Amino acid sequence: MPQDTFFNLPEDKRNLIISSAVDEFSKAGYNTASINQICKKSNIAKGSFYQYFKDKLDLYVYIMTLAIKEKVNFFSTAIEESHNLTFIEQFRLLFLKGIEFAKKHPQYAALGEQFSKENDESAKSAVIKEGDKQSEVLFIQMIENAKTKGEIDSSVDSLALSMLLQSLTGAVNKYMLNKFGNIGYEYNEDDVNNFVDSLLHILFNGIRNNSN
Amino acid sequence: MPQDTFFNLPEDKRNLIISSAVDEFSKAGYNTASINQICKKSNIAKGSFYQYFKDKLDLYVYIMTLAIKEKVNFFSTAIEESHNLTFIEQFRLLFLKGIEFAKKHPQYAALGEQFSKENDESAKSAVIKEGDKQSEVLFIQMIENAKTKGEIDSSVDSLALSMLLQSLTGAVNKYMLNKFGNIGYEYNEDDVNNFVDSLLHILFNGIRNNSN
DNA sequence: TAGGGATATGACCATGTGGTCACATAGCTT
DNA sequence: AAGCTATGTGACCACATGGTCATATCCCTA
Repeated sequence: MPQDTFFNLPEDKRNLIISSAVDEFSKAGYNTASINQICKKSNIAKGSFYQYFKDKLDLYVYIMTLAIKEKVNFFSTAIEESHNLTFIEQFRLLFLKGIEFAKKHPQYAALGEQFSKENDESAKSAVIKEGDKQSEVLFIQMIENAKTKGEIDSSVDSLALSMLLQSLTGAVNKYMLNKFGNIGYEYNEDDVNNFVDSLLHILFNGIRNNSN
Repeated sequence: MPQDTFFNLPEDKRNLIISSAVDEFSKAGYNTASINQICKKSNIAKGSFYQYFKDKLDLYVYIMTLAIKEKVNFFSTAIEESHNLTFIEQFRLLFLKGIEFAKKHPQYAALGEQFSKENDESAKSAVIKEGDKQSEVLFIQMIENAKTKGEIDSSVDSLALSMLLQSLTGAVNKYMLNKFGNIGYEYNEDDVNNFVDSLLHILFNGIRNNSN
């Protein structure tokens, strides 16, 4: 957690530091990211930085926490409504929300992408500590739920499907990030919808040709 | 490419250097990996290293080339036979071969995993240069082929499916790597087969419950 | 045994890192 | 205006990095 001095800062300055850090950590990964660069970007002295944050790790965990909060907040409304939906609608919603998030907060999305690549174990575990594995549990629950409702064939292996869904959302996020990245590219809403529907179609109907 | 001096080295020494480098690059990523550490591991002086290799990049590209060769060689026989197989058999073969490779050459598999995370653009592009995108093209060809044979429903979006397959193989590799890692854990053959079959079952039949 | 080309070596260089600390400055209180 | 506390600052530290180079060592030929 940052020191009080950091929170006493005028909002502008605080935000500049935050966005500089987000920028750096979304491009470089924990070890390679540089405190010096963050200081330069946000026009503060090295000494000042260490009056705001205990550590490089302190900063990193704080930044990741902000990103996670933002994402949770973004999804919370969607999750609330989703109880009434069918599995396919639920999953479609998650997909589209994910894409929307990546477009609305490309920096945070890039940060998440970078985190998924992180090699530094101490940085990784410091961030995880709590609130991870959410997506895995979420998927398993959704799947079991849909099975009891009879929406999903009971012969489907829940664990395998959960893993498939996870890897798929990860891949889609990555794909979208590459496409829109940091630039404010205006994507074709229809294209995205069609692509998502193609994936869902495969997932639900399988790829086997049943006509012969 | 390494200098002649490197290839003039006695085989033992050469192999030690190679394995030290593989070890380092499979744990750390291009920027974080350390030449000093590689020298220490392989008991050579820094100066000697730079008599064998022009650069850090020179080493990296050479090591990656070795790994790629090994993998291509490993898959080549499988690919040859696969023309006579159905799509599901082809894909099953690729899956199992991938798992087998990860188990037989965990270091190389880890190297590949690390490469897929690589942030350094120059290192990435130096390695790619040729022979990449193979898997994507391979998948698309397999899919189109299976469509004309009537094995796959023509309403399936080839690009979406290709992406799905790619992310899936990536996820499985990652999963297997985490499970067996560097230790020679003897996995249960049946477990692996069952898991792969579960994934393929989902892929081919879809998850929709057709019984009502 | 003398000489010479190839190879081995580690001190050294410039640069960058995360982190510290003595000091300067600002702003509030008496 | 004096004093005091909270904040700002950049030179500095020890360390690690990729890369160089003068020198020492080896081994083969004459």
